[in-house]
Amino acid sequence: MKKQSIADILQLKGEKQELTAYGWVRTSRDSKAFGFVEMNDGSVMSNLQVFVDKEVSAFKDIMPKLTTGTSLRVRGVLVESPGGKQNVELKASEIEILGSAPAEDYPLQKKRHSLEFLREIAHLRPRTNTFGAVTRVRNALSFAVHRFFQEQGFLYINTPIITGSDCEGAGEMFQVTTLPLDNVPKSDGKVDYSQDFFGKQTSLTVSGQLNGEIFACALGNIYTFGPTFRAEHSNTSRHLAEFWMIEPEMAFCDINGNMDTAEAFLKYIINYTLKHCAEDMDFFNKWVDKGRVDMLEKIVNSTFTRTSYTEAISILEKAPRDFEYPVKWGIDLQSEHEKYLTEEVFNGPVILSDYPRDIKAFYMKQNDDHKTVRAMDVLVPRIGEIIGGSERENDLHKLKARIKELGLREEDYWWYLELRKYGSVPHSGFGLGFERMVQFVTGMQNIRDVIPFPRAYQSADF
RNA sequence: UCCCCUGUAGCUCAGCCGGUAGAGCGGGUGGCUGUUAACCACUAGGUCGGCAGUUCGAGUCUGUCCGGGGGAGCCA
Repeated sequence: MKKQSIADILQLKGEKQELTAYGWVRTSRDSKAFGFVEMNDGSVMSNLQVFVDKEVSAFKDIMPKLTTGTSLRVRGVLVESPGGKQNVELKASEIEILGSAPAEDYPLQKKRHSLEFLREIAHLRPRTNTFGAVTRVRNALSFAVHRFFQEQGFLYINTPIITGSDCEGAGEMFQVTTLPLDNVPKSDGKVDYSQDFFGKQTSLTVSGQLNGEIFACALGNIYTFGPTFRAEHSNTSRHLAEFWMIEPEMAFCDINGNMDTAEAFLKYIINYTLKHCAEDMDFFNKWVDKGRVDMLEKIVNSTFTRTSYTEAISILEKAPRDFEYPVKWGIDLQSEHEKYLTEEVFNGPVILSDYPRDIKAFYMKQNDDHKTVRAMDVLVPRIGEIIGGSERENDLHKLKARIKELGLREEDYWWYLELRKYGSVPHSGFGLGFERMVQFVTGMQNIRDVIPFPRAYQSADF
């Protein structure tokens, strides 16, 4: 017989069927002649209430041992529950303790803990309601990402984690080396990377985009979904040194198609999660951020506002309030500006496009005005920028000129340039930080609480 | 990297003008015949983050180091 999860069991009506449940004690209450144990196995937010009365053999001995955290196998009959808070309960006939959890020092109590405290016990925090819900929502979002792209005919490709190109330019990189750090081989005073594992200097990837373009320019529509590493000394609730990023890349697609995909994509994965994680989402709505579900539903049913960077600047200049960073055309938008636009002006997601070329990456397609590039950012309330993307420069000469202008070395980009030399096509793509998406959906304030094992500056425990 | 806040019992926190510590929860013990943030009674827990200084006397004031949080920058 297949082992039934608590999710399965709670679906059953109380038809007096005999079954066996497995899980960990969340809380127990007892009196002289009976006790209640609530157990959870992570399959759903809800606990299964187990009723233990004195008929159960060794009731007196076992009841005090059923402390929070104890793992159990309970055999019994599933019956309708007389109590008001659950439909069914398991009337135990046999309880086996699989692993005890001494109450004197088990860190998780049947009370709310601060997220900061839970971060210190990351090996136990998955056993809490909050992290169970985060984990299930993260899983649903992850599956929805694949499902959206698969339904749209995108191919999932794996771009390298170790990269030999130092031309990604999206942030500080972690170096990968097997050279002995206490005695680095040198030649002419410089590190001799020819003796390193790959025979050259290598790092962990900061983006799969450039590699993704290779496959888009052969197979049409592709996406990546993999780990990304940035060695920035960022210390915020929105940054990690190791995070997961989704990067679709589409051939024969301009910036408008790019925006269409980004908008449809966000709506799809939000909608999927609302539908498949209703109980978890209720939990976030109630305990983490009231109104979050309404806001998400509104987004699913809305049309994202689209406007240009130039227009956004003009709105900000007219704003009836002062910003810490003064607004003028040409500046990069600050968090405060993005939040003002999305939270106060448009009250929902907004897609800005056509940014000044000087504040954007070299590979973005240059507009005819010679001032702007076809970049687009999707801004959402609370988070700010959640998606950044662009139509890529597909004109070989313009791209070369831009590389030169920025003082980059053409030879570093030889293969990237050849995509434009041979059969170049208009193409576009964007990047979505997966953890920021999980934050946005759950309302969790700190990014370190939406990834199982956060890696950040000066922090890599567990 | 910069700015601000913070560190007191296992957890969450209070502690006023400087006079060597308190609550709730959790734990332990006992009680309770349908509980569900269970309830009632009793009880045990503390080099007040570390180091130095001011002072007759420091949880409280000063310096410094370490940890945590928030914001900024960088970005996803």
